[in-house]
Parts: sequence; C-alpha cells; structure tokens
Amino acid sequence: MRAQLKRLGLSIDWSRELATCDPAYYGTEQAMFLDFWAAGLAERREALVNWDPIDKTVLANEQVIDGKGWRSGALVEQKKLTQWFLRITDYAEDLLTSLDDLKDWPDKVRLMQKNWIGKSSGLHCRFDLTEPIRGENGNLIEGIDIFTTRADTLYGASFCAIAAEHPLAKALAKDKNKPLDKFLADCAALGTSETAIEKADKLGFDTKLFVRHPLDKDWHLPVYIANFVLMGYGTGAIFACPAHDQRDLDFARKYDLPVLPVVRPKECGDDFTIENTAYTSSGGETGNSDILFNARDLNGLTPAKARTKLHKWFESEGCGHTQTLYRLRDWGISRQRYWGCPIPIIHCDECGTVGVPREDLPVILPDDISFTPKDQQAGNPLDHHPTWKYVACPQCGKEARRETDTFDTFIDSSWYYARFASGADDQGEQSYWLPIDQYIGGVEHAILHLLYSRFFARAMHKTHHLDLVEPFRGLFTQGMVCHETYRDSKGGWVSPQEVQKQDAKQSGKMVLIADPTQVIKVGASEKMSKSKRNTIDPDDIITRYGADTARWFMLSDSPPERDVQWTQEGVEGAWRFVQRLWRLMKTASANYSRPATQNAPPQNVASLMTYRLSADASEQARTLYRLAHTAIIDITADLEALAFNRAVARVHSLTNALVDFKPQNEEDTILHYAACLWLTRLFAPMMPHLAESCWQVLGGEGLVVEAAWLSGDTKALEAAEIMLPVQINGKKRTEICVAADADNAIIEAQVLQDKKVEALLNGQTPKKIIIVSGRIINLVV
RNA sequence: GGUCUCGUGGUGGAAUAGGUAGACACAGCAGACUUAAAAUCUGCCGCCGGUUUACGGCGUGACGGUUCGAGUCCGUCCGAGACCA
Repeated sequence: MRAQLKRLGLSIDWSRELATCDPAYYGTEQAMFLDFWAAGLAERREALVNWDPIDKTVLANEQVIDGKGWRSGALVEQKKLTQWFLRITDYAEDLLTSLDDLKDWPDKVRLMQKNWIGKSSGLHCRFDLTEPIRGENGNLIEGIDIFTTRADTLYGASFCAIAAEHPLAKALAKDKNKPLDKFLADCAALGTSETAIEKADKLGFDTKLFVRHPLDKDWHLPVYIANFVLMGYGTGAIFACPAHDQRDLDFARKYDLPVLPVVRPKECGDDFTIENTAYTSSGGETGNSDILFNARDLNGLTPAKARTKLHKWFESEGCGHTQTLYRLRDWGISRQRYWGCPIPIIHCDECGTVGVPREDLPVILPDDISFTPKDQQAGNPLDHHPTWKYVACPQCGKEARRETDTFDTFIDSSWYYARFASGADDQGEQSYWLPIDQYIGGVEHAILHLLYSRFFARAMHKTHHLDLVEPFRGLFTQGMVCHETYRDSKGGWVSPQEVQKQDAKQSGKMVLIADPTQVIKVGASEKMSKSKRNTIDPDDIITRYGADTARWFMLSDSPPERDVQWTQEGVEGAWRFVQRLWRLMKTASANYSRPATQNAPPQNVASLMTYRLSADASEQARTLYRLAHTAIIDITADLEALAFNRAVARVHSLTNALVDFKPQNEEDTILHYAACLWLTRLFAPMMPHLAESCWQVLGGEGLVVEAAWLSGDTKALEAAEIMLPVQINGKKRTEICVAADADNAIIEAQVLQDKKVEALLNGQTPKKIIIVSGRIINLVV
C-alpha cells in the first residue's frame, strides 16, 4: 500500500506515518483514557449487549443477522454485561448545535449527524396504576412514567406498553409465571438493534394490570409488555395511540384494542377513520393543516397548540414536565477481541477498579496468544492467556487481574489526526496544522468515525490534550472506484484481467481470453471487492500506463463526490491524451528554437509565464490568448472547488486549440510556446510527472511545481464585439453581433434592423423586448 | 412509513446568478495515411421530418404551474439512492 501510494506520486509527508498498533501510539491512547476516566468522561456500568453464546463475544448490532451471530449462527441473546462507556451523551447538545458552524461540511452529513443525535422534545408524565404492586426489591410501584412527543394524541390513548426490562415487568416476573418467562426470553433473543426490533412481529403480553388516564382518572387503560418498546430510550414505557403511530396500530390490530383517531386533516369531516395506516403527519412543529377532534376540550386546536396547552397543564398540575431527549447513546467501547488497545485497568478484590499507573504504560498486548485453543474455548484470547492478566494491584500490592477487554478500534481513529498534526516530537505543531482544513473520506463514515472524532476532540480538550473542539473544518466525501462485474457460464466471478471484448465485427461481446467461445455475462458496476473479483491492481496500471495516466483517468470524468467507473477504454483514453500532450510540447519546443524565430526578442521562461499579447497580434493569436486566459481563470476556480473533472475538460480544450494552432509569424510562435508553458503549469497538479518532463523539454527553470501559479489576464477576455442569442417568444432563433459597450437602445435598434430577425418577425411588431446585458435578447410578439 | 438527495444522448458527465441544453471525454460510424495492423489525422454523432442543403418540429423521468424565458423555481406523481423509523 505504501509503495503504491508513493508510485502514484501523492504528496504525503511520510515522516509522520504512524500505526495505531504501535505501543507508542496506543500508550498515549491509554493515558488519555485514564484522563477521561478521571474527568468523568469514561465509566464502567452494566448494559444490555448482543451476546453470542458460542463465540462468547459481544457483537455489534450490525453483526447480528436475523437474530443470529454472523459467524457462529448462534441465537444471539441480550445479556447484561459490565462494560466501559465514553459519555458522548454529555456532549449531545454541543455536538448538535456546533453542526451549524461546520459550513464547509456537506449538508447531507450534517443532517445525518443531526438525525443520529436525534434531539426530541416531549412530555414526561405518569399513568397511575389502579392498584400499586410490589417491585422486585419490595418497593412499591405506583405508576408508569412515560415520555411522548405526541401529547396531543393523549385522548387517543388505547393502552400502555412497557419494555421487557422495565421494573414493572420484572416485578411480575418474580412470581413464577411460565407464559411470561417465555415471552421475556423471546424478547431477550431478539437482539438490541432497532432494525431487528422494527422488522420483528409486534408481540405483546397482557399484564392484566390497568392504569388511569392522566386526563381522566376514571378512564382505565390495559398495560402490555411489548417487544417493540426499548428500555434504553426514554422511560422504557409508552402510552400507545394506535391511530397516530404505525407500530401502535399494528399492535392494536393484533390484540384487538381500540383505535380512536383524534387528529384529522382540516378538510376531512369528523367521520375520519383509520384503517391499516396510522395518520402520523402532525409530529413536527408544523402540521397546521391538521386539527384535533374526538378530543374533548382540545377539539379544534392544531396539534402543535394542543401540545403546548397540555405541557402547560401538566406542569401547572405538577404531574409532568417538558423533557428533551436524545437518541444518541453512550459509546460502548469494550471489545472481547485481541486486536485492539488493552484497556489500562486492573481489577482488585480489595481496591476495586484501579487505573494502571502512568509509569507502567503502555500496557502491551502479549505476542504469544492462541486464537483457537485446543480446548475449543472460544472468546477473548487475552482472557485465556496463561499469565498476562495476573498482576499485583498497584494500590495494595495484592493479587489482581488486568481488564482483558480491549478498546473499540474506532477509538484509534478518533484522534490520529492530532498525532499526525503534532509530529513525532509531540510539541508545538498542533496549533499550526489544526483544525484540518480539508478532510476527505467516504460518506460511510458520516456518523461513526466523524461523530466519534468530534466527541473525542471535545474530550481531549477537556483533559488538556488539545486546544480545539472541532477537528475538521472542511469535509469532502469522495466516491468509490467501481468496476463492472463479470461471470462465466457457471455463474462464477471472473476478473477483468481474464476477459476481453471481441471486435464489434465478430460479436462485440465480452469473452474469456483463455477460451473466446465462452461468452461472459457483464454485470452492474460495483465497488471494487475481492469477493466479486472486479478489482484492478494499481501496480499493473502504473507499470503499463504510468502513474499520471491513472491519476488523470480517476479525475477526468466523474465529479469526485461520485463513484468512478473504472473502464479499460477510459484508461486508454487517458493514456492517449498523455501522448498527445507530449507530442504537442515537443513540437512547440522545436518550433520555438527554429532559426526562423531566432530574431525574436530574448525571452526567458520566467518572463513568458506573465507574457502579455501585443496590440497588433494576429487574429488567431488573439483568439488563442483569450482561450488560454479563460482556461487559467476557470481551472484555478475549478481546482479551488475540487471540480477536477471540469478542470480536466478545460485542459483538453486548451490542448486541442494548441494542437490545431499553426504559428504564422514570430509572435504566434512565442505565444504558442508561452501557452504550452501555461498549460504545463495548469495540469501539473494532476499529472506531476508528465508536467516535469514537459517543463524540461520546454526549457523551464527548476521544477514546474515550484513555479508560481498563473494569474488570468481578465482584460483579454473583454472583446470589442459580442454575439448575443436572439429569442422570439423564448425560443432561440438567431444571434446578432453587437458592440460590447452598446446600451439597450442601440441593441434594440440593431436587432430590429437585422435581416434575419425581420424575416422571422414576418411583419409583426414586438410587444416587448427584453435585453439581459451580455446574455440574451428576447422579443415577445 | 417519514426526511433528504438525485433522475440530462448509446456511456461518464458539462451548463456561474432563471438566460444559446448536451461543453469535454468514452464508445460508435465514415474517410485519409499504411502492403497490413496499431498509432495518428479529418469528418459525422440527442430524436423525428426534410430536396440530407438552407431549415423546421420535438427534447433534460411524467403531468401541471409561475415567468418574456425553466434542466434550474413551485405542486402532484413515478423511479433510484442515502439516512431515520
């Protein structure tokens, strides 16, 4: 990888290269973690996780497929484990509001983070049980606390639902109850991911308990335990309004519970009913086209107004309050894997959880571990290691055990930018380099890496490791490199190296090189991956065509935020263009040094970089000059905007003009030569190796990358006459040539005198003439 | 289901601020050069008419709207993708 990047000629400062598996790197990480812990940003607590009982490891939500471990196929359980967490939720509000300041981030990514943080404001209130019951610990449970963003639908309440982990559910479970135990076990087997819960059948268990409606104490609602209610969000309990929430509706239909709509569109009558789709349109701040009905004292209000009224009422009655909730969860960072940074903690029976003393850092991963122990014991290799985890407690000196979990590897990538920026000696450079001006990455990191890094910067700031809180000032999300996929007649994947396109005169089809009778099925272009064998080895391309061809091709067609389709034809096109440029430069250089121009005024290359055309230059010279300066101005702007594909198109255009240009006199020759120097400067950022060779052949001094960037001669772009398109009733019919400084009256007179226009008007007088200066003329008839 | 983004030739894509749609390239077709091929060069290349020339009609997912003028703005729908549920 390193060799390939070097061959491509990327400007990377390799002296700053780092590896996150280097103990020097993760040792700093361990020290920071201890600082976070001391500052209350890290904590150890029990949490529900996906547990694979065969591999004996925690699984991330995305590693649970259909309730089974992606690797072992075992039914995943929800298990309560003691885990380390970073308190990212402390910064939920800050991470959200600061998004507004990240002006050079794509809106898309900011929106994704906003949704992920998921701030919502709602009502916290209580539904009292008709008969209080004893909890697991003997305490009295008098009611169910709920959180809702839709207080306006309270009169449409049909039942209450609590999570399987809710204290009330546990209270019921303590009296042995077989159907309930089975139900709770099923819930535990479902996994913790939202998608799993969303896709699962809505299942409920009737507790036979009842609660009183807070707005009408005589109104009793049944209480269910439901698998779609999450203990981790809000209070772990909801009131259900099936008419206005799809999940509640699915549940109500299944268990035959009442569905009473209380919100309807203004234009519908009071006979508005709900079939199988909940009416959910009034959730936001807007929704003013809706109105409440079937809602007693709230009838006629808009949902937003009804919410305000109810929130006020609950607060004045002292039985509820407005609450802000975030969807964002704390970041669980414990992993039962060998590949990761050891968590620098020692567990002592006497002293509890003790940090590894600074002087003992880094805690280094052992080399002698076994991944598949003979006794078939799966799980964490660090835990099985015969000696590693046994240490003396740093406080009391008694026998103690190391924490055998390692950090989520996302931690490693959450602060590497700071390590790059501070260099090897750790001093002074941070404030020069940070924040990062332009960060580039795939959009797949929009939430995970980019949110973790933003949090980490804040945590590092709080613990005095960093003097800023936003690490990335500008963000650009680039596309992937894709390639067509190929399959043989048996359906097996075939690599691009093994196929070729037959001549159109034969079949034009893709066939196997080894056996041209075998036709290959061409599939969709997809992200390059080894499994689909649609990868191209950069080394092959560089060896065959050179690094610049590869660079040029990648920049040429697609805008960088989109995927690039890698095609053989495209690469060859880029390669032909490299040859074309090279031929042009050789010709220009030869022309310039021909005896015919020996009498030209002495020009060195440096002065030609700012060459300005003389007043009596030829027509074709003036045209070329204008074209070249348009290119300078446009390409400068394109590169600034990362619009490389547009810059490439303009380099093509200028090259075509230079190839076509046949110098007729001395100034023509000088200009042509100068324009070749300019062109070389312009494409140098994209094809640096070729540019240096061209620069050399043209007799440039030093390196072209070190030559000053060009400044466009804006005056050259001002022409004496301009062509204006003429529209009649908005359709382009012809164009006329007018003086650049002509005012509207002159243009109007001129356009009406124009023979073509006269013919097109066919005797009619325009009702109105619209002239947009420098742009267009429109005659309305 | 909700929110957001995007739909332009055979293909990748241009089109600043509502002002000449299709720049630039890939593929294709025809020709020149060549013993031949490759390379190179020249011409054509949105669709439909037309005396294949001058030109005319249609055309940016579909249908409407605003405007002198809409790929661009607004509405509805269809399709794709992302995120959320």
